[in-house]
Amino acid sequence: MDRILIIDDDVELCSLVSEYLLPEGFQVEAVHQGNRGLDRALSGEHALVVLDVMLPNMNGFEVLRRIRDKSRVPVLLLTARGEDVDRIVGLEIGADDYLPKPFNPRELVARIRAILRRTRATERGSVPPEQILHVSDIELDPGTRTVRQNGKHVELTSVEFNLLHALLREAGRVVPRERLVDIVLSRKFSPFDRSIDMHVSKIRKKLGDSEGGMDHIKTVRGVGYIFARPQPQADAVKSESSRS
Amino acid sequence: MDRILIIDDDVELCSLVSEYLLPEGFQVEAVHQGNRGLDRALSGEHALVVLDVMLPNMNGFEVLRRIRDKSRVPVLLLTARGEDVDRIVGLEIGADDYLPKPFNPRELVARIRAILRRTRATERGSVPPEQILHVSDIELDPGTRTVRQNGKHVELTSVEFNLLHALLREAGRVVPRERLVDIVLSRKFSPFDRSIDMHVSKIRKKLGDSEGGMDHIKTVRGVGYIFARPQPQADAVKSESSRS
DNA sequence: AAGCGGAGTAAAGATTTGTAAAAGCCAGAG
DNA sequence: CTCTGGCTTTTACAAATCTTTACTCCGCTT
Repeated sequence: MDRILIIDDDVELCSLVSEYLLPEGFQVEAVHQGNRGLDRALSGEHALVVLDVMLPNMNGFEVLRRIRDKSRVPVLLLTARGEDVDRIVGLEIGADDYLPKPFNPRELVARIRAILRRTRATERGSVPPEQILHVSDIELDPGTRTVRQNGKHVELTSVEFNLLHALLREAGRVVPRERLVDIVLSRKFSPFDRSIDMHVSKIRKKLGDSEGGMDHIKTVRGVGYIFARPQPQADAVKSESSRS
Repeated sequence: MDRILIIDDDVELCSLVSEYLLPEGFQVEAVHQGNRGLDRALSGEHALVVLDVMLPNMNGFEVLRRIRDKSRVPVLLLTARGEDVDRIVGLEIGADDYLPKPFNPRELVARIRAILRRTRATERGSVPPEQILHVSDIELDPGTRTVRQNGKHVELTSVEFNLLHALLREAGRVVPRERLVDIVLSRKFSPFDRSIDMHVSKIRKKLGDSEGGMDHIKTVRGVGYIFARPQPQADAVKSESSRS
């Protein structure tokens, strides 16, 4: 049910942990690189992240800090050094718990459960569940990360989904490229970054034209993109007279 | 968490308001000049703007109008005169609420919270504002960035659309070139900039003449352009039944 | 009526966007 | 460790769109 993300360069350790977690009813995704892990952690697809502080690419603390810039997903830190310093630093940047290596996999499972229990409790009240978005003939469900068009499933990649989600959340308004790059790709926009354009192109191809024979996603030259939101369109044309 | 921008020349009042807002968990930025305030308001850094209508430099209404040309950031208007006129004018230009001076700071906080709650709600996917504009035989829908003439789709480019939008929003009033360049092209007007003329030309070609055999968009020599509004008539102008 | 500066617009020139294809990345499978 | 397949990013060039140029024409002033 719950998806767990493991960010650790030790491939074997990842499989080991997976073996313990799978029978416990978790789905597991392993990533062995810091930056890649950051992306995945921000995807919102996971109930919890297990993060090693010693990573080849980007320091684990740095990853955690960046995760916390954007997300409150629970994070359990793993570290080889059993020093309290790490513990304190980690918890201060916003980790939810800490486990020194080497550890007993059972303990990891126990701690994961504990964190989930804890965060579940607080989340229930404060954070409303993300709602399904319906716009035009498109239906996007953040909970299952699926998209349907006229009820028919449309297969999107992770970035495509995030991009469509970002546009849909603001359907009917122009979303600047800069913001799309920030939200979808978690990085700063640089003037020759054509990635978003590329993904828009892909999405357009997958969604095809809307009813009116025009693209769902329109380009606003020099600014960004907009997902066309057809007006609720009550038939009466209330022009300019009645006023309160 | 939320950043609030206060635009008011009364420095003391600004500190007072800050004192009330800070403990409530808002960040506060105060600016005491209209044009400077406009800049800041357009920065996109604030969750809400508190704007005094009586400002030394630029009239508060003017500031609001200019903010609305480019942004939908929530604005709460402050005014010394408790007249309803102000209220109506203010809300019509697009203020989200209004508070007459002198006011109780607690009430200000309450209203700010109310506005934020309201705008948050709509941001979460329900219904966005931005209305379809109907003028003469033209219909412009900002939500889909489409234009129809007598119900028939007219294909416009990005800039053409923005330009028509700007003219339509102020249909019946002359819009100076300078402002068009600012709103539509997001840059300062320089005396030999003929871009707007060019785009007007294109739009005219695409829209053709209106019923009366004259251009929808008229030139006001030495000033700018105006989108001709048929008549401040109360009733619908949908059918072209004889009307002298 | 002639002159002047603003406005219309075709066409050339400059930018921005669409998109196919190549290159890069990375987790998972031999 | 290498190979593989799915994704993402970059590259490259064509197409679309915007700006500037360069007239021509028009309206107002003298």
